[in-house]
Amino acid sequence: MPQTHRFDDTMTRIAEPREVSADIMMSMGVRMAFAKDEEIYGQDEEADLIYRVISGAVRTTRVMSDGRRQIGGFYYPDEMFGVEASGHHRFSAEALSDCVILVVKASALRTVAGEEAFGRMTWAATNRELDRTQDHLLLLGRKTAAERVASFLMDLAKRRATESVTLPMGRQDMADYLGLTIETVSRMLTQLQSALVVEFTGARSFKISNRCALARMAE
Amino acid sequence: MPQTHRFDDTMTRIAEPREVSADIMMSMGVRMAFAKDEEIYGQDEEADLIYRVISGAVRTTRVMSDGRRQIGGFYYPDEMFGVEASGHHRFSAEALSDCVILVVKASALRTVAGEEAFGRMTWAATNRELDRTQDHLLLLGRKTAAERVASFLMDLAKRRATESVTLPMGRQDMADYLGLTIETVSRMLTQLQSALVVEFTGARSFKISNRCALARMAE
DNA sequence: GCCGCGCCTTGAGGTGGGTCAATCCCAGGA
DNA sequence: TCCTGGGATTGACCCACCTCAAGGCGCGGC
Repeated sequence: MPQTHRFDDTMTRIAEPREVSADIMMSMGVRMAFAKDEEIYGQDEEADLIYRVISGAVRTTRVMSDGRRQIGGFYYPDEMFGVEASGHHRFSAEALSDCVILVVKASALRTVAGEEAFGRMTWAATNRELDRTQDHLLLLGRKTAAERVASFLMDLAKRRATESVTLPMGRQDMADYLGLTIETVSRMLTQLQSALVVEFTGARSFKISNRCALARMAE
Repeated sequence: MPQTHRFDDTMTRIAEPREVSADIMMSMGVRMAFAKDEEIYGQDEEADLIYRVISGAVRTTRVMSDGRRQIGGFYYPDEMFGVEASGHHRFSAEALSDCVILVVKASALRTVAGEEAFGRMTWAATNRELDRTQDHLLLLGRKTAAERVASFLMDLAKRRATESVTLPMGRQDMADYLGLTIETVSRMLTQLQSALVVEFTGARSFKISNRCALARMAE
């Protein structure tokens, strides 16, 4: 697990009307490369940086003293993460795969982009976060293992327009997101396959064979 | 379950430096009384009002099509709820007991209090919300029944300064918050009592006999 | 004081998902 | 091409929590 960051060259992109703040972020940010499983920030660390996935993917996790782990969410290209009003990170963030992350100092961004634009941006990010977390809550509190796995695949498929979907994470990460064990996740996946709802082409990529059935199983 | 709201007289309170926006809210808001179990707003309803508990308590819930229910949170006096950036409520809110709620039109408050103060207030509320929800996530995803119940009692006790704590909700509401059944909650409570960690004086009020032990069990 | 109704507790038994352990599979390296 | 190792699957068994079913008990009404 290498601890070296490569600082990429900063970008060259033209600001568009709607995306001013995102582009200001791009122009102010530093691109950092992280290796798979490398920590981007730690739990309880001070949070004066905000992050945006350029390539690869990220997970946020919280770990209990005895090692039980809960994944809070996964972040894909163009998504922001690490925005905390409380000033400290409530989860840690790690690279799901080798990835490049845009890192910006929040206070600097606030100054340059202006209070208004900065507020809109962090508000949107926080809100999306809350929305997801609340869905996640229902999943963990009240759904069965089969429903959790079906919901997960459905969500993933929704993000990508392609027919074939690649899982950017391993079974352990799925399990820790879904509040299950790796074995149960695996069993539910084979179960979904035997029901002809999804079809796996290798452990990390699948197609939905019967979208309605999957949606029904996700509740 | 009566459907009548009594509109209380609006208040008379003097603005203090730190609490300007809260007081503006008080002065602009209407006090409404809700009976136990009465709905304050419904899931997916449009959200242009914001709410603040004056007396009593509130729960937010999301219900699945087959009736399984997840409680998102409980709100006590002086706490805001129902603040949604997305413009619609993701949970419904119901009175946990007979209660009085201050209701304010968000757009009006924004105008009167000013963008800045309004932003600060909703930001703080949303953030508190996210914070709680994330703790809740770990609880539902990775804690055992005993840990969940211990965490719950601990959290309740933290809010109140008194030695004896009153549970403002019944067992079913606890269960639906903790992702358990009513029977399991009950069993865990008796277990905590036999372990001399807490002592119940009636079903709805308890004292912590051994705070360290309770904290340890809550993880 | 007594009654009755909800809520809560308790018990007995079932089961979904966890645990432990043995393969299996496949991607990457020689 | 074969070898290797780590992730994924599968099986057997177990247990934490759920389900179903009786009571118990406290509180409000009369």
